Amino acid sequence: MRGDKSTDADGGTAGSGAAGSAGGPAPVTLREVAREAGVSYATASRALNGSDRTVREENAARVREAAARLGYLPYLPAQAVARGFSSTAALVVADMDDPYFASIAVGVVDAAEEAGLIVTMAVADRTPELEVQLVHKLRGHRPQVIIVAGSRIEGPQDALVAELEAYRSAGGRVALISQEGLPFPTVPIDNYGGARALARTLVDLGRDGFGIVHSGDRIHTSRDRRQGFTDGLREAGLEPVLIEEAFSRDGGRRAGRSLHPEVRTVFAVNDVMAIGVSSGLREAGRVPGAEVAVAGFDDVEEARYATPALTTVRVPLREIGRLALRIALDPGGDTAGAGVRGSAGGGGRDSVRDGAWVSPKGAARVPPEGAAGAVVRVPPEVVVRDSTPGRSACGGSASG
Amino acid sequence: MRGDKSTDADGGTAGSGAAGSAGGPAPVTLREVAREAGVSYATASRALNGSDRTVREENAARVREAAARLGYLPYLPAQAVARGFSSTAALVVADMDDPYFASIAVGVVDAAEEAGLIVTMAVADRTPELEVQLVHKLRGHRPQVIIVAGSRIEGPQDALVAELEAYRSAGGRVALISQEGLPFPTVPIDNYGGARALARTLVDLGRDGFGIVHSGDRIHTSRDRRQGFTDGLREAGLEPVLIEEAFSRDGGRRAGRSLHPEVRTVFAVNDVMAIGVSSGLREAGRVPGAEVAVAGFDDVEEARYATPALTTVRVPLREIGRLALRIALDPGGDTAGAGVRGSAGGGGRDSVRDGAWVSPKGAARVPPEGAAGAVVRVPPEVVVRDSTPGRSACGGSASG
DNA sequence: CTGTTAGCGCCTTCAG
DNA sequence: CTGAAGGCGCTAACAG
Repeated sequence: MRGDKSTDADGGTAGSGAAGSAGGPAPVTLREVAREAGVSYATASRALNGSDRTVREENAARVREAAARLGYLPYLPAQAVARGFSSTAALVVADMDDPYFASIAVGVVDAAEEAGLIVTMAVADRTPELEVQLVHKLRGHRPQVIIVAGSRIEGPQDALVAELEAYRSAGGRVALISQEGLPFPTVPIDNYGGARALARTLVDLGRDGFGIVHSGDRIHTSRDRRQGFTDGLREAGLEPVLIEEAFSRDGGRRAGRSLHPEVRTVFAVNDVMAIGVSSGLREAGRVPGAEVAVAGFDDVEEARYATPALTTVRVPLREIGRLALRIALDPGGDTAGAGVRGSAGGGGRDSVRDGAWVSPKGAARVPPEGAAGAVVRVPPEVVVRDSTPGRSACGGSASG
Repeated sequence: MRGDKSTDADGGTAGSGAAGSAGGPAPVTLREVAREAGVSYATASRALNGSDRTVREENAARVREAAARLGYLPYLPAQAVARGFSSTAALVVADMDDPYFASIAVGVVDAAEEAGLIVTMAVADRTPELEVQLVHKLRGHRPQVIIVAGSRIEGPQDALVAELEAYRSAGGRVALISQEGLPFPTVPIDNYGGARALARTLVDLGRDGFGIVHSGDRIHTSRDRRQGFTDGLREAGLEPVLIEEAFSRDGGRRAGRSLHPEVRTVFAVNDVMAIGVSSGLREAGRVPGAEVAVAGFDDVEEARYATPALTTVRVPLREIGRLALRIALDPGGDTAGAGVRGSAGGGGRDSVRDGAWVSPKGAARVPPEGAAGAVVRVPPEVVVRDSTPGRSACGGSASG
C-alpha cells in the first residue's frame, strides 16, 4: 500500500454523514466537490488525482477537505473511460480450492494492492476452453494486466495465445505462471530441476523401490516433474514404477490404496496428491512414512502439517504470484530474482535450466511493450522431512 | 454461464485478425462496428446488448457479424458509466490462504459468473481496519454487490457499517457471511448449534476428558463455537479445559504440543487449528486419534485427508459463497435454503433467529432492491470420523 | 424499428 | 496556476 498518488479523499472511512434524504442519494460527483470547494471542476480533478500536480496548496487543501466532507469517491469506471485504461489486474486461476493456486492468488492480490490495482478474478476449473472464454470476458474490463495461472494441458493453445495476443496488441500486459513456451512473460517453476534434485536427495538418503504417482504427460507440470524425477533416478541407475491418477487429492488416494507392495518410496507429482497417497496407503493398511516414504512437490502449508510431514520441493508460491504481477507491469525490469530469497537448499546445481527462451512466432508483430518472453527463474529447494527412512509415522521423535 | 443476454460478440475467441499496423491498434469501438454493418451507432448498441431488443433480425445479424469480424469487445467501464452501475461483484475475504475462505471465494466467483458478473477481490488479512479500507476502495468500482467474509472480531464495527451503509444507500447491495448482528443480509453459520451438537455426539460416543482449543472470545466464530461446545458438554455434566491459541495451524500446533495430559478429547475451534493440534501432539510424542481424539469444525477438504481424519462439523462453504451472492442480488427472494441440502445433523433448534430488518432508503438508478436483513440458515452437520475412541492413528482399519 | 442527440463522470489539451 | 471546452465509449430518451 503505497501512500503516494493516492486517489482517496476521505481517509478510508465512510463519510456520507449528513445524507438527510433517504431516497438513494446519488453518489457525490467531482463537480459537486468542486463547487463546494469554490474551484473549477478541472482544478478539483487535478487536486485529487493529479497526473502532474500543479495546484496551489491552498486550493488543493480546500478540495480535499470538501471531498472528505461530502464523502466523495472517485468513480473508477469513469476514470477508466477517460484515461483509456482501468485500474484493475485480471487473474485467471485453474482451481481456487487448491492451495497451490490460492497462494499464488494471495501473492497477486497483494502485489496488485501495492500497485494500486484491484484484481478481478476468475476460476477456469482446469478447463482450457473456459480459460480462454474467461480471459476474453475479463478483457472487456480493460485490465492493466492479465495473469494466467493454469495447469497447462497438452493441446493447441492457439485460442489462448490469440486472445492474449489481441489483448496485448491493444496495449495490455500479460504474465503467465509456470507455462513456458508461450510468447509472453512467464514466471516459470523449475519442475524438472526440482524433481530431479529431489530424486537425487532421496537416493542419497538411501531410499529405494521408487514409484511415481503422476497424472499423465498431457499435464505439463506432471510431465516435467515425472521426467525430472525419472532422470534423477536414472543417474543412479534406478528405474521407477509409474502410476497414473487424477491430479487431485482423491487421485492420490486411489493410487495409494493400490500401490504395488514393492514400492517403498513414492513421489507424487504434487503435495496435494501426495497427501492423498498417504491417506490411501493407510486405507490399505500400510504405514506411510515408515514402511513407505512419500514425497511431494510445492511445499504447500498443508503438507507441513501432514502425517508424515512431506518431503517436498519448496516453491515460493506467494512470491511467484507477486512476481507475476511485477513482471507484467514492468517486463524487462529489475524484477529478476527479486523477492525470492531462500538458498538453493538441496536443489543445487542445474536448478537453472535453459533460461533464455526465445520468442518463436508472432512476437515480431507486436513491438516494444517490453520483452515478450521474459523469464524469471525461481529456484526450487528440496525440503526433507519425516518421510525419510528411519522415522516412524506415528510416535513423534521430539522431546520423548 | 447462462447464454441469454450475452454481450459477447465473437464467440469467445480473439479476432483482432486483420490489424495491419503493429502499433497498439486502438480497440475496436462500437461506432466502427456500426459503420461496418451499415447501421447507426444506437442500433448497433441495441443489437449487441439490447436491454429490450427491438431490432430487425436482419440488421442484428449484420451487426453481430461485423462485431465478430472486427473482434469487437464491449468496453465495460464505458457501459458502467453510461448505465450507472458496473457488472462486477466485490468480495472481501480475511485470508485467502485459509481453505475456509478459499472455498467461500470459489462459491462466490461461481455464482457471480452465472449472474454475468465478474468478481473483484481483496484480502483483508484478518485486520478490521484494512477490511474497511478495502470495501471503501472497492466501492470506487461501483460493484453491483459487495460481499464481506471476514472473521468478525470484537470491537466497534461502526466504520465497516458506515462504509457499507453508504454503499447501499447509493444503490449497492451487500451480503455478509457469518457475521450476524449487522444490519445487512447475512448468510449465517450456526457455529453455536454445530459445536453443541458435536459435543453431544462425542459424549454419546463415550469420550471424556474434554479440552477446547480456541482463540479467545474476541473472535466471534471462536467464541460461538467454544460456547456451543461447552454448553453441549454441560448438558452431560461435563466441563472442558480451555486452551487459548492463535487462530491458525500454528496456533493449534502449539496448543497440541503442550496439551494437558488429562485431556483425551480435544475440540479445536476449526479444522485448520485441529490439524495443527494433531501435529503438535505428535511433536510431543503423543498419538492423536488413539490416545487423544481431536475434532474440528468446517469439514474443509484437507481435514478429510488428515491423520487421523477429523471428526468435524460440515459447513457447505461453497454453497455459502454462492448463497451470499444470491441473497445480495435478490434479498428476500426464494433463495432461502436453496442449494443447501444435507440434514440438520444435530444443530437443531434456535437455528433461525430474527430475520426481518427493514430497508430504509431506496435505490438510486440501480435495479430494484429487496429486504435488507434477510437471513438464510445453513444447517450444520456433524461428521464423525477416525478420531473416535477405538481407532489407531496409524494402521488403517480398512481391508487389512 | 432506426437514427439523432444528449448525457454518464472524469481527464486533458488549450487558452487565459 | 486555473477555467472552459471537448472527448473517452456507450446507453437512453426522443423524435422520425
